[in-house]
Amino acid sequence: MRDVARTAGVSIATVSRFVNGVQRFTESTEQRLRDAIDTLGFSVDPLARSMITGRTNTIAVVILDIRNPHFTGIVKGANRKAQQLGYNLLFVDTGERLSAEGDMLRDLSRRVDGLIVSSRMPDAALSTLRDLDKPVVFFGRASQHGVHSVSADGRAAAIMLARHLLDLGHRRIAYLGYPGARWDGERRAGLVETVKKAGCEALLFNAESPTLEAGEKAVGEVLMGEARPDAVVCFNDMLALGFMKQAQAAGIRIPEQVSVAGFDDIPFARFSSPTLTTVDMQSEAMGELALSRLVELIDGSLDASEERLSPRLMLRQSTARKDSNGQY
Amino acid sequence: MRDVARTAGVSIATVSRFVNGVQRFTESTEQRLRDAIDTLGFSVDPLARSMITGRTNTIAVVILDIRNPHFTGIVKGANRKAQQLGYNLLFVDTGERLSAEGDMLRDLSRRVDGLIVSSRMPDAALSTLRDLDKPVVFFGRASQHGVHSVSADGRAAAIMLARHLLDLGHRRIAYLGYPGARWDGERRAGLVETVKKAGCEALLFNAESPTLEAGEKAVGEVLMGEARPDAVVCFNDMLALGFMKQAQAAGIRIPEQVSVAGFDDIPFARFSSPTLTTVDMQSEAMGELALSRLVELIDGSLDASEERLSPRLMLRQSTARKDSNGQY
DNA sequence: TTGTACGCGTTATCAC
DNA sequence: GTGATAACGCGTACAA
Repeated sequence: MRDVARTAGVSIATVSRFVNGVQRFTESTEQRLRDAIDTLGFSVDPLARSMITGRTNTIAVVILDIRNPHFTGIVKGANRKAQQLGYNLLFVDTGERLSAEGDMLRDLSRRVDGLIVSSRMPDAALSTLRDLDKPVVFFGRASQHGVHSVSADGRAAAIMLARHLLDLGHRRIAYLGYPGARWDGERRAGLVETVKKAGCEALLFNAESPTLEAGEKAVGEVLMGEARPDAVVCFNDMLALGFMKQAQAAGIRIPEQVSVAGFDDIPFARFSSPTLTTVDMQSEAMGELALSRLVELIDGSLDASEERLSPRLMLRQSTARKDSNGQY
Repeated sequence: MRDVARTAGVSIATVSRFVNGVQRFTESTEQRLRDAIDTLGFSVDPLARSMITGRTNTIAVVILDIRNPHFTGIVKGANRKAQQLGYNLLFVDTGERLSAEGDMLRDLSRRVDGLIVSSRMPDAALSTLRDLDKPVVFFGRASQHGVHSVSADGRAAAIMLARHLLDLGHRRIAYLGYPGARWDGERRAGLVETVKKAGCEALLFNAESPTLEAGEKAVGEVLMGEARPDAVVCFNDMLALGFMKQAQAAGIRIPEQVSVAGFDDIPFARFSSPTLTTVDMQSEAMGELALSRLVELIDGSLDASEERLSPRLMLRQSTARKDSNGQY
C-alpha cells in the first residue's frame, strides 16, 4: 500500500479510502490510483484489514460427517448463501467425536465472525457455545441458552410418517433409532405417540451409527425375531437404505412384506429399489437459513431465537398396503 | 497479552515466548505466567500472529460439487489429515461454474498457506494457479505448469473395466461420458482403445452433467436406438446409478440385458439394485494425499510433481455375462 | 479532498 | 532467562 501511495503520489490514507470506496476523488487522483494499483498488482491484505476492523468475513461450519448427505446438503446451502453475502467458510468435520470439541470451537471462534454448529454435545454443554462470545447458529433447540437455532420439526415429521403407515393398515410399526443423534428423541416420540393413539405399540430398536452399514446390521435384530414388524421407520435415510438392501438380500420383499421409511430425503432415496418413502427435512434450506441468520446476528440486526422448518412427506415405493402374500 | 505481562510482572516478550513454548523459564516466572493466563482467560490472537509469521495455518479446498460423493470423499480425507497436522480448511464449492474463478482463487490465496484445487479450467489457464504465488495441489495433470498434481489413473481404470466387460463376452460397449469433466478424456480413451484392440467399436454418448438426473435422462438415447449396446460404462457412479434406475423403469433388466458400470466407487454403489460394478478412484486417499503433499510444499520439503494413485476394480452385480434371454 | 499519526496484537531481533 | 522495541499492513480520528 505504501508503494501504491508513493507511485500515485498520494498518501497511504488516500489509497485506503480508494480501495474501500468510501469517498469520491478528483479525476486525476483517481486515475493515478488506478494505474498504480494496476501496475503494482496491489490488493488489500485481508489479515491486516481484519486486525483493525475486527471482522474476518469468515464463518465456521462445524458438522458431524460430511459423508451423510443430510450434512452435505447443509454445507451446500451454507456455501451458496456465503458466496452471495461475501463470506468464506471455515469447514470442520468432527467425525462424530466430541472429545476436545470445546477447545476446537474456542480456537475456531477466534478466526471467524460466527459459527454454524452441529454437535452431539449434551444440552448442559450448550453454554459452551454462548461463552464463545461470537454469534452462533445451532442445529437443534438451544434458544434457552441464548443461542439461535434452526431445525426441521422432527416430531411433526414422525407423526406424518406414522399416520401414513397406519393409513396403509400397518399395526406392528418399528422404529430403528440412533440415540446418539440430537434429533432421535423427537422423532421417536412423535412416532411412538401417534402409534399409541391408534391403539398400537411401537417396537423400538437402536442402530449403532446413522450409516448404511449400521442399517444392514440391524436387519437381523429387527426382522428376524418372532413377531416381525410390518413397517420399519429408520432414524435417517442412510439407515433405511442399508436396511432395505440387507432385508432384500435375506429374501424379504419390500414393501410387500415390510414397509420401510426414513428421514432426510437424500438424493439417493429416489434411486434405490424400491424408491424410499421419507420426509424431506430441508437440509439445504437449513444450511441457507443458518447462514443468513448468522450474518444477521453478526450485523446485530437479529436476536437469538428458535426457528423450525416444515418437513415434507415424500411418498414412494418402499411403503405400501400389506400384501395378502405377506407373512401376516 | 499486555495485561498478562503486567499481571505476571514480566514483559510482553516473555509472555510470547511462554505461549509458544520455545524456552524454559524459572519456576516462579512460569507459575506466575500460568496464573495470569488462567485468570485472564488469555489466548493468542491467530490473526495478529499470522500477520507477523506470514502463515495462517489454513488451507483452501476448492471443489466442484460437494453433493458428488467423489468430492465428499476428497473433503473427508483432506479434513482428517488437516486435523492431524493442525491446519484449518477454507471450503469453497464452486458449483461447477468457472466464471470469476480466477478472482476467487486470488482472494482466497491471500488468506491461506496453500490451496487444493479441483477445477474444469482449461489447461491454458493452469498458469493462473502458479501465479497465485502460493503452493497448490491440483487434481489432474498439471506438473508442466509447475503445479503439483494428484490423481487416480483414469486410463488404467477404464482399461480394467473394458477388459472385464470383454471377458464377459460383451461386444457392443457404450461409453456415457461427461466432456465437461477433466477426467473424461482419459477414461474415454482407455475404453475406446481397449475395445478397439478386441476388434470392436465403442459407442460414444455424452451426458449433460455428472449427476443422477442426467443418468436417468440419457437412457433414451443410449438404449432406445436400433442397435442397443450390451454394456454401458458411465463417466461416474452418479450417472450409472441414475442410468440403471431409469433403464429398469423402462423394463430393461440389468445385468441380464445390459451390463452397467461406473467410476469412483461411491458408498451407494454397494446399495443399489443391482449393486454397481465400478472402479475405486481412491477419493479419500486423494484428499489425504493432497493435503499431506501441500503441507510438504508449504514447508519447502517437496518439489512439484505428478502423483497417481492406482484404481481398484470393484466387481458387483451390475455387470454379467450376456443372458441368452437378452436381446442378442 | 487529502495528509499525519496512532493503534490493532503479535513475533523477531537485539541487547542485557 | 529476560526486557525493549521495531516491524507486520492496514483503518480511522483529527487536522489541514
